[in-house]
Amino acid sequence: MKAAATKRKTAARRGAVKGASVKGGAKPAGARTQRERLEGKESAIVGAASALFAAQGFAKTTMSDIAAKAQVAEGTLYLYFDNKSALARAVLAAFYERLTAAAEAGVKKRKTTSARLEFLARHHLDNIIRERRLLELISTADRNPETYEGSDLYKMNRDYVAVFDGVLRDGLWRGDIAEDRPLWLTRDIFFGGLEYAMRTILMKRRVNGKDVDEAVRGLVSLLVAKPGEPLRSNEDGRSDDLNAVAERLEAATARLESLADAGASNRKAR
Amino acid sequence: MKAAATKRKTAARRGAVKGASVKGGAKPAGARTQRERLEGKESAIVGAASALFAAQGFAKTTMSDIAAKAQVAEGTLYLYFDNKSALARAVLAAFYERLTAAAEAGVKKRKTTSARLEFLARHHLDNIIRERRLLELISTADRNPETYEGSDLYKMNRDYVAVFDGVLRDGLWRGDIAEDRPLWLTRDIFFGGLEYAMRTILMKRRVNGKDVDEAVRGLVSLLVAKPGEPLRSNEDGRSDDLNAVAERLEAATARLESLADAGASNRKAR
DNA sequence: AGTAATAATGAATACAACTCATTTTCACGA
DNA sequence: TCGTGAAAATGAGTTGTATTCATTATTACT
Repeated sequence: MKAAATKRKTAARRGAVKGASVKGGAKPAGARTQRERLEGKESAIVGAASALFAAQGFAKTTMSDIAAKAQVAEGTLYLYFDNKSALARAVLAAFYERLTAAAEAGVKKRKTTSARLEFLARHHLDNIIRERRLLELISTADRNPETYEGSDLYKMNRDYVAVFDGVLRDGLWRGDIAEDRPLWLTRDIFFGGLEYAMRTILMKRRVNGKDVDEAVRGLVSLLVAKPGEPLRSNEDGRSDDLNAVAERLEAATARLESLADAGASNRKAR
Repeated sequence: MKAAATKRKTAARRGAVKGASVKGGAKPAGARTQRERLEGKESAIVGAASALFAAQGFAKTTMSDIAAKAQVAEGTLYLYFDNKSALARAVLAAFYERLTAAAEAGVKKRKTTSARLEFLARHHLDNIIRERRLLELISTADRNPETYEGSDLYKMNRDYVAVFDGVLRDGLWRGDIAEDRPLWLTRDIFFGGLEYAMRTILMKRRVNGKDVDEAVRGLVSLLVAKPGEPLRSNEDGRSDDLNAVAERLEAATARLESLADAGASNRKAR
């Protein structure tokens, strides 16, 4: 009985999304155009849902709204997604995907740690302000550890965050960032700070570019400033303290070299 | 017609919560015990809702669950609260109230800025971990600026945050904290960082005191450290790490020099 | 005790997510 | 080109839950 009740939807879903082999069918199916049509329909649904969620929020958007906008029947939605929250997760995943692509491109263009972080901060803040209602989908999605890990959403989120992590690790390596806290915490401060800043900024009726600037700069300068090493270092990018040590090293080396030379010439002269 | 349709619930509500004068009634009403009974019922409802939301989350808690737990009929809930989200807001407001009382007491006991901030951070983090599901109520509550300002929830949240603001302003005044960003941003970094840290900590199956410690200390030291003036510095203002390196360099140099000297004297002796 | 107003009730309503028996479309082979 | 069986799509029906409202119970006051 249970076996018989296996959802038909999985067939449609699998076929469309994963392109897995057809279940009972005799043919592996060339299904090229078919497949494309299905994928098209899936992204039409995600697109419609995305637009509606962004405009009205999760709670006020009904499945029949989405079906109407996507030009499919209500039942069809359930062939592609298990339920409303699964659809919300797909919308979020797509959102993260867009974010990640832009983030990677922007980082590649910039060379210094603080330029990269400022870019990431501004990019993130701009986007969560613009699509603020999509953020609320995150709390809608169940964060049940069991279910969450391994989900599409988790993967996409991970990829997005990886861009930040890469920048940060590189910054640590270069010595632009203090090592006195774990990376995860810095990441949480960064994204958490931006999300809360978004709320504050939105609370002031009109979104103000000035506020965004302040938030971005303030946050980045906080993270980049290395305790004991002021943010603005001298031209060769090293702090005064480090320079002092380097100078002492060079002086010592020079002394040794002069000794060695003396020894060598002595020996040679012999 | 419209006037006639004015909700009866407002009467109960007003009477219970605000103690406003009875509408058409002849007497202002001494209603002492009556009032108390109503307030008792209201807090029973909020308490039941709070427990259920905390245990199962907003979505999975039904109004009839709440009514059963509070020992009232379902309809009664609507005499006290307009709808489910209004009830959620009341629960949140009560949560903030508890948080605020403890926060104020704890701050009063501590004298230094960083001790106060550490206390606040740990207090906040502990509580949002313990009552994590109540946090999700925040996104449930509509943040519509019009409605939100002036709401009970807004007021309670404001009072809670004021404790942090007070500590921070005092710290600025004392010079314990850099002035290079607006207060609102520091506040957002603090609370946003803690909320995200909570998520990370919960993701690791078992909540670990070590992680909480790391988060609290890391966050506070970040905020308290004044750029250019490390939190922990020795008297000449250089970091311990750097000094250690310098010392090792000098020791090495000294060893080489003594060798060189020995060589030189050897040679000389010859 | 009588009574008018308030408070409480729970059966009825409304609405939205989700299901499933039926119909339509499609890919393929004769 | 047509026939066929499987995949895909449909939308009327089911289910569950928030919210309403006509009715009943309780209260404060005379």
